Amino acid sequence: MESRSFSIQTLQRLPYYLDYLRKVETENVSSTAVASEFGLNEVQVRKDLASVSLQAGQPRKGFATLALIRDIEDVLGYGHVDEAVIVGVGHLGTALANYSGFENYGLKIVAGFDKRVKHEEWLNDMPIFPVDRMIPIIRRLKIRLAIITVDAANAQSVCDQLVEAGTEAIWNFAPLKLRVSDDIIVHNENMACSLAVLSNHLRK
Amino acid sequence: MESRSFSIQTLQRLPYYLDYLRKVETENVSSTAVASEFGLNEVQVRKDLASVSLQAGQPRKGFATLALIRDIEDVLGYGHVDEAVIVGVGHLGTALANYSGFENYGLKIVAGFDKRVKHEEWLNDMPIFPVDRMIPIIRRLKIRLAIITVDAANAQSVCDQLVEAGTEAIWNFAPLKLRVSDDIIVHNENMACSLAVLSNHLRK
DNA sequence: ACCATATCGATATTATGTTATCGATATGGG
DNA sequence: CCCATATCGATAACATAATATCGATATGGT
Repeated sequence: MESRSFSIQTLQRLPYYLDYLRKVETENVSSTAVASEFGLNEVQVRKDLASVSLQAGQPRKGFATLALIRDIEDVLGYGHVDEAVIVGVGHLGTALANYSGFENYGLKIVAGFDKRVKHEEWLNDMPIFPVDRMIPIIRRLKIRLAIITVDAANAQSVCDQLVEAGTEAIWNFAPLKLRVSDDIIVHNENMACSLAVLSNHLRK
Repeated sequence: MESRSFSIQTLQRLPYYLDYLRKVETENVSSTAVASEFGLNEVQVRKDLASVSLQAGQPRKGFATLALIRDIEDVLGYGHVDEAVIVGVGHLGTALANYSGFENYGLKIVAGFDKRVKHEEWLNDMPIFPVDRMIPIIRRLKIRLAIITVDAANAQSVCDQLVEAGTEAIWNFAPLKLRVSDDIIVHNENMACSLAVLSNHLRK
């Protein structure tokens, strides 16, 4: 398998492009059009599209819309659905579990774990288990992606258990920086970080 | 007022530093210590700290912990509380509204708006108003920061109304890129973008 | 009192990401 | 049939951020 690689920034722009491409109804799409839709630089978009597209763009026409959609979906892994679990089924965990949009992104949340749960419960059609059953269940389901929505005090310990159970990627909503070995990828969705930028802006 | 400016990356690291500094009990803290706590580069941390600190660090000792805490809080605007509103009180909006942690970050959510609400309702001690009362209420309260948790279809229209009402910063959880004039700052907390990085990683 | 060293600030280097430029090419209009 | 032009790919210039290096300095240990 030829392993192309993409910058984080590019990867983060792809979902926007995909969204637009799915709406557009023309056979071809130009970098110019995409760029102006999102207020981005034309060259940047062209580089992004060229880097994911298997077939070259054509002068004066642009890229073939359908092929491009397929290529982006492929890079993002949509279509091949990943199964994930949520640890910490409080307000935020519930909100995420209920968020139906994830299936559009190739993500299916198949189970939840919560320390307050003593016996298996159900949230809509998703089972919630006690935390102490986490490791065996994740192992059995071969879960590779986990979402952490527990509080800061418990997040690191949960994270360690997830890694022990074989999880490869972690999406962390707890307000702290998780420490993991280099082969595990962690994405921190720390609200304090986002707020820092906005808050500092208002201070001026 | 001397208007120092900080890179977004630095601003996003500051909350982590702050968290650590508050826990530490020594009179001084070195960049080295902070860096090793978070697995960051020592020089990077030193540059960050030097850029926010009003007084210089001392060789062999580091920075004065308390002064540093104060300086970071100042840059982040904690202490001076900002009032914010939430538009879209669904699962996610409720989760955010209930999240008590924001007060630690100088953010107080004072009202919500939702299109399904016809007459004023209460969520704990926060009032929820119909969307059509949004503009006058935001004007009256002089709200500068708004959180958008409506669906993608309505987000741009909500955003336009917020700007019209005088909002200066927007924290957007809807999965699309909002178009605003340059003087408004938007932070997109697009789940699809975060997921893109993780998902691509698992594909390899 | 002096030396070893932790830490600092400053500067230089490297890496990454964005924007500008330019020649090539294919399409549509005169 | 040819020219004007939209778009491409490639390369170059620029911007920003991360890391490495180095001399200066103050502290603690001998």
